[in-house]
Amino acid sequence: MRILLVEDEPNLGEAVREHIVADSHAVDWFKRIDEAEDALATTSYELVLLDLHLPDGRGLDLLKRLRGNNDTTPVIIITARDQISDRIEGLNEGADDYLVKPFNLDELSARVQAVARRYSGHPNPLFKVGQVEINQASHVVRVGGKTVDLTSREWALLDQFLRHTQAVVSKSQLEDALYAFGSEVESNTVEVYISRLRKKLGRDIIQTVRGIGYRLEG
Amino acid sequence: MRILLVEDEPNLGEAVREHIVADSHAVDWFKRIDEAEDALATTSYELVLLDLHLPDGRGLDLLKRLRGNNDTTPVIIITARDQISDRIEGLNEGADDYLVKPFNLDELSARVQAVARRYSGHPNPLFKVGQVEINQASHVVRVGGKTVDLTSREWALLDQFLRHTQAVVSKSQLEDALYAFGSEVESNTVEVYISRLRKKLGRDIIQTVRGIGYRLEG
DNA sequence: CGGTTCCTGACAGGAAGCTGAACAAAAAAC
DNA sequence: GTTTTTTGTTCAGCTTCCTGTCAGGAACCG
Repeated sequence: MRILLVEDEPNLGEAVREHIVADSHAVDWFKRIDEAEDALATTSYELVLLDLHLPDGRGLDLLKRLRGNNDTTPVIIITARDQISDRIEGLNEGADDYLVKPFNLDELSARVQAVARRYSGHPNPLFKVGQVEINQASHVVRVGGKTVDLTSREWALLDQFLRHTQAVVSKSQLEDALYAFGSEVESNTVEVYISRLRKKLGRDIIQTVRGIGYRLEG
Repeated sequence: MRILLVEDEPNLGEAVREHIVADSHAVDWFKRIDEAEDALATTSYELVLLDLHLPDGRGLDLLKRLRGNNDTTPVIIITARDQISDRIEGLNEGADDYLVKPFNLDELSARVQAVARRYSGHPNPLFKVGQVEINQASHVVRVGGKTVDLTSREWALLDQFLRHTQAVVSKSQLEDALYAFGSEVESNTVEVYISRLRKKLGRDIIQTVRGIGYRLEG
């Protein structure tokens, strides 16, 4: 999921961001309402985590404007314990849930996951090449609908390709992806893993560029 | 909504009843567990407000029996401030939310409304994999129709999987589910619990992804 | 054709994972 | 308060299969 986090406290924001990223979600974090609204205007989010007390205005106003635009993106409100009236108003304005500070990060995960489930129908950003579907965040690869397991090294290689779609990736770049910096390898390991990936994903997914490297078909 | 209120303090009960009625909900108010269970057996409620401290037993037992019967009716727990362990146990038993006495009546309204919203249109979040049925809300797992008991750790692991359906869950994520954040564990506990879950749920439900983690079949 | 680059099956060795059993700790029953 | 039962953790030996290497052959290019 792509999640918009609006929170001005650095420590809390960072903790939340890390925890959500660990759950394989993408997080954009802003500390001001105007920044958040810019982001909302240009990007499509599947969930908004909204602190109500922000330096440049009330989070509730953002929520109101959002709903006023007929935008039904799920919103979870974050409030301090003493802002009960805000919380109630938030729910009335169309928030989906709320969390009271200080909250347990697992609690947050659970709520986020609940929202994700409720609105799932549009799962994670999916990378598609022909028959092959790659979900980078959740480590799932499907070929013709069937899930394919990759070993960690195979993942490391494929991941490197996903970071450079459309570009030719050199052999040494791929080597760096396979091995921690410095560890010497004296063999054609990269070629071997390319071969193994091709066997699992299909012959045409990875193209050889002689003398330079490889490229993901797309 | 039709709401069952189980609360033995006359003043509080009356206040809650009036407030909820004012929100256009129907309330049945009982002061004893046995009365409440009679009511539950004969009437269908959409929400239960449950005080944990009652003259004829623990409210938690009512909750347990309810969930044991595979009843997923939302339950909001009402506790005194010092009964924290009860609250945690309540959430573990499948309660949906809790209120700490003394609470603001508007707060109560908000929670009631949130629960109503959350469960409208999504009656029983049932997860099914082959022979295995998992009811995340009520913590009930059935294999081939037979209810299977999981220990708390086993459930914690399984729950972590349910939060990441379709995704590969890393060992460290699972470790975080088993142990409070930070406490380092130097052993194969995760593997042991995976082993035990497989024994209870069937061999094929959890798949190993070597070097990366595990995945729920589905 | 000759030289170079790349592909891929096979294989040994070892790392990662599995699980029965033993022990410790906690909870429940008495 | 003591015993019994359940639950949680550790360990060791076993199994699985990942991984780096090599070698023979295929593809490419001048």
